[in-house]
Amino acid sequence: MNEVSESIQDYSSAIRSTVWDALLALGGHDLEGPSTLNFGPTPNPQMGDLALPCFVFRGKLAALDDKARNNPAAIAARLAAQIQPNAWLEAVGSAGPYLNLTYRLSSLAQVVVREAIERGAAFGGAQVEPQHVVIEFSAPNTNKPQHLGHVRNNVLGESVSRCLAHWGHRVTRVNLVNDRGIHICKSMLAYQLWGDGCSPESLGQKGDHLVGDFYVMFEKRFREEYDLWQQSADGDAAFANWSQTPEGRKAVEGYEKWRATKDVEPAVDAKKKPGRAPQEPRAQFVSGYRDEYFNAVSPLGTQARALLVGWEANEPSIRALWSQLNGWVLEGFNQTYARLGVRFDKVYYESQTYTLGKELVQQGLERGVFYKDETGAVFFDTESIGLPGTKVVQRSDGTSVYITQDLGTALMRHAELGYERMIYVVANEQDYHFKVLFGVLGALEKELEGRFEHLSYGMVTLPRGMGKMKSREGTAVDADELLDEMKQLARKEIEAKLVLEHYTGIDEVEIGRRAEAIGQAALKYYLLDVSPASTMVFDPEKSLDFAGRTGAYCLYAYARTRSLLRKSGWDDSQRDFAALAMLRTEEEKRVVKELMAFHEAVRWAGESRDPSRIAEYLFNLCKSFAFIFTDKKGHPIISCDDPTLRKARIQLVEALGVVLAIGLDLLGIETLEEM
RNA sequence: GCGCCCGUAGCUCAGCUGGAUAGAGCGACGGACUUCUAAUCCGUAGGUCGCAGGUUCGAGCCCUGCCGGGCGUACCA
Repeated sequence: MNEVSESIQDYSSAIRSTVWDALLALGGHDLEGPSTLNFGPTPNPQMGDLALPCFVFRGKLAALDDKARNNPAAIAARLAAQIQPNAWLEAVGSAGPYLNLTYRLSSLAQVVVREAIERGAAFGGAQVEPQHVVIEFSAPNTNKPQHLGHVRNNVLGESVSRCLAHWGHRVTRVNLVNDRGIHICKSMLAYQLWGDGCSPESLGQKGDHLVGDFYVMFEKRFREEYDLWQQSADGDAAFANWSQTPEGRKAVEGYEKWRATKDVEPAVDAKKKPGRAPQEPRAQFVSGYRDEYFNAVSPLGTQARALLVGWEANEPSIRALWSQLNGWVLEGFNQTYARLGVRFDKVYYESQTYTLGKELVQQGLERGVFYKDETGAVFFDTESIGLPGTKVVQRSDGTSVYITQDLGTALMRHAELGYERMIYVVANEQDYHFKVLFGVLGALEKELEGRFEHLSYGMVTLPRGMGKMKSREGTAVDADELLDEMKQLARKEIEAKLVLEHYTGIDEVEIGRRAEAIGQAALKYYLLDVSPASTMVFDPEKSLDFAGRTGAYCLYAYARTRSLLRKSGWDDSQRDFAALAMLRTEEEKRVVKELMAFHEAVRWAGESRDPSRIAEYLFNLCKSFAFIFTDKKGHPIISCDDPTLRKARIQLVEALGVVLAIGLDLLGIETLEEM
């Protein structure tokens, strides 16, 4: 057989143009071009490998007679008759309105396996014109350790970075550490009041956890203080006051109205639900007044705010305390990042960037992008970007708000890094913020319009009945503890297998290394297997498994490929791509087709910034192979009698290993040679 | 009130620009280790895709309304 193509790309386009030629031969001159042909998979392998729905060609093929021209089934049949099997197509047929094509495995296997082995780690990559993409993720606050939600962010940001880089872009990862503000002052105050000079060393505790404990302590004491105040005469007075405000009046009336009607004639309009019961007015007041109490009344709040003022005024003792606690936290974060394999090219600190954007506001005012009202506050008219209302970009006292520094940071980064795209990996609760931010940036700098992107991901929630994850209340799933637990579970799994012959000679260090890798693989796969936009439920009891569609499953498949290659005594001198023409079973074909699909998986993951495409792909790839490595009778590999077929299968396994290694790396998962 | 997102099997999730009989894992049930690692494989059961209309040759996917849930809607971050 002649060499039909050099690459998977060539192979696919050869098929595409074969079909295109047939369409032209049947008079299809109005059609848009070969690249628009919408091939899809067939429902089952017996029908072929590629299907082309022919509805879209109705009335488009001039060479067909009147009866056939508008009949998709007739069109499919005529197309099938027009296309002859060739070096890359084994069979051409039609079923109803679909044209079905069957790859010739003997040629396809050679092209695909050769490309995977020869390109190695570069396989499936470099598909696009490179752009400089800056991606910001993690962005932690330094008042508490990271929890599961941060882990989703970290793992997602890291994986998207890897996917974009493999796809072909130049990626710069940045972090923006929120190391200043009232939240860190709360931890500082609690440490001052109740810390007794303790340190990570004296307590033998990671610094981020230590500081987080003081944050929780602050919130607890503050809550107690607030509850007491609510029960006091002052609290009653404030409530009475509030009840006279329009807001308070509304709350009281709403509640009274609900009380008056809730027991009366429920049957009259049974279909209409009574609606959710409004909160009792005092409860509404208690939850609504908390911030005002913190700012205006609370002794603890007053002290915390004094720390913030002192910090901004560069008060040496306050700065020293701040540096000390932040240093502890950052040290803790860095350990967690290192453990997760997350890295940044550049780390920004809000303590250094929070003043950015003020001069931008000034410029915007001069250019009429912003306007000032009589109180002195500076506004942006969000109607101009299709959002109702306005957005304050500078307070009436001249201080900046959250969005101000984001504006400044975006432009400063552009000057510094010169990105073509800027992606922010931030949870979807900030969707609105980013809409506004990008709108303002576009209005401010026309040339940057359209370069910004919010990779909005869903929250991680706990199962019904387990409440919400709140670090403030200490109910969050802690990142470090989670990693330890995963490792522990993996270790148990390994220890249960130590009796097997295969494990003789494995030492304690090696067990630990594997347990860590397997635990992390399970966690990362679990988080990345769902698309970023989805809110996901995390059940600590059941979520992290090593069986079925998991990270461990993929690691296991990879370890099997490595084991097969080791035991086969294979080396490069035995290389023989022509042998691949020997592959002929349905299962072998399935593996080859999956290998071929890697390009598309990388493209999808890159284009949509969605690593779940890779996770799904890897599972399908492993599954396509799992039957073969179990089927020792039907698919012997090392023990295959036919030497040429043996070579073919070993090389198929080799190619599989190459792709698995790349794919797992894209998810940030470290592979194991043995499991 | 308004805005955005979501509602698919008991549970957790896929379902690409609308295309053939809606998929996977877990869980349940039944099988497969003298033979390349059983963290595996093979099989069975399980769904009026929230409800009602509409567009289309064709709708889980698009449009409208309704129901249910989440998140926003700060001169907080």
